[in-house]
Amino acid sequence: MPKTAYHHGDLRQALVDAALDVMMRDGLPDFTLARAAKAAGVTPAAVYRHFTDRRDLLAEVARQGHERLAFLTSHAENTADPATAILDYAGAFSDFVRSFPGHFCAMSPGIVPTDQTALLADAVARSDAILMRLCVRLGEASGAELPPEDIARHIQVLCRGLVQSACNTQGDTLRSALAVYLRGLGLSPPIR
Amino acid sequence: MPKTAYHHGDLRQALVDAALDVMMRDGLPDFTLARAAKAAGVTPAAVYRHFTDRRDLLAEVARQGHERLAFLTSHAENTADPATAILDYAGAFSDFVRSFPGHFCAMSPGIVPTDQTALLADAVARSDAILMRLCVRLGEASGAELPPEDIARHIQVLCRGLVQSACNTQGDTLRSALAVYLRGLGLSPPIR
DNA sequence: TGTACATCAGTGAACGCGCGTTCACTGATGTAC
DNA sequence: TGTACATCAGTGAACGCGCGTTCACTGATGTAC
Repeated sequence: MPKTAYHHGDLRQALVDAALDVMMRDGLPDFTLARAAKAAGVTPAAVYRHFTDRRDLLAEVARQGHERLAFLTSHAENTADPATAILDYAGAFSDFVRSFPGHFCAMSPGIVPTDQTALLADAVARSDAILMRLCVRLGEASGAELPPEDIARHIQVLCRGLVQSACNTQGDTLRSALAVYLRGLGLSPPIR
Repeated sequence: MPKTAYHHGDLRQALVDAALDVMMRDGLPDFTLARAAKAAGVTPAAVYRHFTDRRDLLAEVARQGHERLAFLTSHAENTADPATAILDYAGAFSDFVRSFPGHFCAMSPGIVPTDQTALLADAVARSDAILMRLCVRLGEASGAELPPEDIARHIQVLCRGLVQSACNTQGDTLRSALAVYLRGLGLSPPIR
């Protein structure tokens, strides 16, 4: 990784990382292809060697986010008790947002169309499927009053919304909200 | 209201309405002072007769939204049973978003700083206070396991998130989610 | 090991665009006589 | 009722800016001999 390299080595990934930095620092509405390029120490035109588009860059940022989220939350599937598994999912989700706020920004609905890229669509489907499987188990355990799709949407909204708005609060808001919700489904709040 | 009027009559309000139209049609990220002016049939410069700023216009749009939301949800305070009152609140919230999607856009967190204008700050405080009072009652009725601030945030997140994501779904997602949540608080789901 | 060369990653200048904002202006309005 | 005038709401041209994108270029890299 020569410091003064003319050829960068892995500019593609460096641009993704730079985009994440810009989003984290300046916020999503101020994200700009030009700023991302500058943050990577490169001319805006250089971006077009690695991405077709501004949207293509954003799609890759979002894709990596969903990939990471899927990886982090997948461990919750190993938890036997369905309610505990959901709390584990929420914990992993919180960690994800805390650790990768830029990714979280890029994954906000309405930023990149889910089908912008085949790879992105795959990643989204895979990370959505994890929550869905957990919610199917939850539905079975609770007597299936609600379709698992609804439960999944409820939990997704709580995760996105609470994690976002709880930046300035202590981090257990999401856990306690979900505990109430799970009790409402007729599931005993787990250990502790 | 002469059609060919040079002096408009109430251009200030017409600009607010035009801004709402633009937000509804083009989405918030594509909202623009120039487009709002055009939608009002007026030159961009004319906006500055009535607002100091692009942000000032947005603040007024948001203010009127909070005013409307406060008016619509305030009726829920007349409902005796606290749990039913919350469901009434959610119903009014849904109606608000359905009827005034542009207002809902402008009220999204991060668009206009709450303290952009004294009038806006007032309106926000008033509409927040309504939900808070409902949640205090809810907390008392449920044995006050959770501080009402937390309950209020949970419900606010559910309202914002579910109403937003449920545009393409049937409208009762919010109601059923809240029913589960209220049951989790130990409150019997009301009538029906 | 050393030289000649093809590749192609990144440059820098340029483009057209729409933005928010300003300014001197103009002409419809309402008021005073 | 009719005229003269001050007001000020909206015009239209202009500004500087940063954006996304393009293009001919250049020069470091890796390969072939």
